[in-house]
Amino acid sequence: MPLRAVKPPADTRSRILDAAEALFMQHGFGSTSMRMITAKANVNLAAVNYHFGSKHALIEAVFRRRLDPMNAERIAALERLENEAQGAALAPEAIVRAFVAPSLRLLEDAQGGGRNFVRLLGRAYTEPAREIRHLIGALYAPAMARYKAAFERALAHMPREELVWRMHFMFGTLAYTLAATDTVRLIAGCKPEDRYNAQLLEERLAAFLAAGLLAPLPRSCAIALAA
Amino acid sequence: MPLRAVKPPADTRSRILDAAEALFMQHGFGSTSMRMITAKANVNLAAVNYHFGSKHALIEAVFRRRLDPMNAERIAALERLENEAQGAALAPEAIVRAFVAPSLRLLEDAQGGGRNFVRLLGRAYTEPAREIRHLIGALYAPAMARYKAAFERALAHMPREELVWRMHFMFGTLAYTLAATDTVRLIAGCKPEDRYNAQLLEERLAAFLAAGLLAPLPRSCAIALAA
DNA sequence: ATAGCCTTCAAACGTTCGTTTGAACGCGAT
DNA sequence: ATCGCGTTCAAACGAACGTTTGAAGGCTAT
Repeated sequence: MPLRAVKPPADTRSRILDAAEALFMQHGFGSTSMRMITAKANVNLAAVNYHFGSKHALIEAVFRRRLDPMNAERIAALERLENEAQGAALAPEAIVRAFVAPSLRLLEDAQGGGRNFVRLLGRAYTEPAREIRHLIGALYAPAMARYKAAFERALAHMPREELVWRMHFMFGTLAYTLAATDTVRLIAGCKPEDRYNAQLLEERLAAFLAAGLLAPLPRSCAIALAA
Repeated sequence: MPLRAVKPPADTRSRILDAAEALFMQHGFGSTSMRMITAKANVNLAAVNYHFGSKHALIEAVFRRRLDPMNAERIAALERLENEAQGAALAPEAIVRAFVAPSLRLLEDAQGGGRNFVRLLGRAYTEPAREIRHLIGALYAPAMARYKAAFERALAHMPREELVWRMHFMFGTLAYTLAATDTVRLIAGCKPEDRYNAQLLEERLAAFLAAGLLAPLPRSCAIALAA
């Protein structure tokens, strides 16, 4: 038996973050206690308050650790697209792919906890606790502004209000897909080995969302425009 | 001062259900205490356990009260469509409308608590607690089976697996739209008076979802078919 | 060695949780 | 009138909650 394990024990902070991430995903924020977290992380009960200050601050840290890099990736992917296009309009589907890909890639990382996080994130969009929703909103804001501008340019003909709704629908589809990937069984029939296949999922999501974004304007909207 | 108020006080059971519905929506299940519920309902603390047995049974009752009628409406609407069509294939958009309309109608009922419920429902799809997800799944099962069959007939050319995913996306969009109607402000720009307009929302959702359902098959899916 | 600082620890803090209890109440049937 | 039954009530139960405390370790720099 080696003195050092193959995977050396991470420091207390990281172990707490990993344990919290997994437990928050499994039980939700309110139903996950400090004692559950510290037990799973194999640290003392007081460690959370020592390193993070409070339970709420821990929740915030769990999100920040992964969400900031993820949104940076999103912005970088969008800028890459815009540079390649050299001023030409982007295809809506390409923008969709740039947005969804970073989160889908995390879905494949089951061992490192990425999947836990991304499913947790999907649920956080509809969190009851106001502070958490505001936190998510704030962390998303920079990427959101960039993508909104990109869609406005790519879909220049579309009324702004309609575009806002369609982006809303798009985020909903993504959030739900991330959060509830095991509920697909409700309607049954998905091959288990494909359930977390990011490439396949990106194809499917991009096809669905791009078509939805480009759908003909609904009647009442056309009426409103004529008035 | 009349002896009986204009709106007579409902019986204890209903008062508890109404209060619980509103509080669950506002704070989530885990963070809503029996004392909060009984205080809002103006009943004794022990009343919940007397009338429902436990907190969990109360949660179940909150869902059953509205979900059973709602899904009955959905099935009735679908049968009406099928009778009118007299054996001809249904338009996918018509099926979508039949499914989403009952929940959107509840969204307009702010005073009666329908809006509370439907937003709560949207969140319940991704509930952490396994028992609640299973309950929702069980309550939805009959309607789900009918609509799955209807889509399979309306989209006969589509591979079953692709259809399952697209239905999944569709439920996600609806759930998110119901649960997070105030998050639209993240991307800003929606007229407040239209936010809960069921007719407008149905037009928008139907256009978006029907287009998504009918989207061209993604590449990898076509490849899989060829193999 | 020892002083200083960051970290960990067991124990306890006061509060709130879901649930239970047994007495009191209201009221139609006997 | 009184019995029985469904309901409401104040009070209390033990357990679990997030957080705090003060002492004990473990380390580097002096």
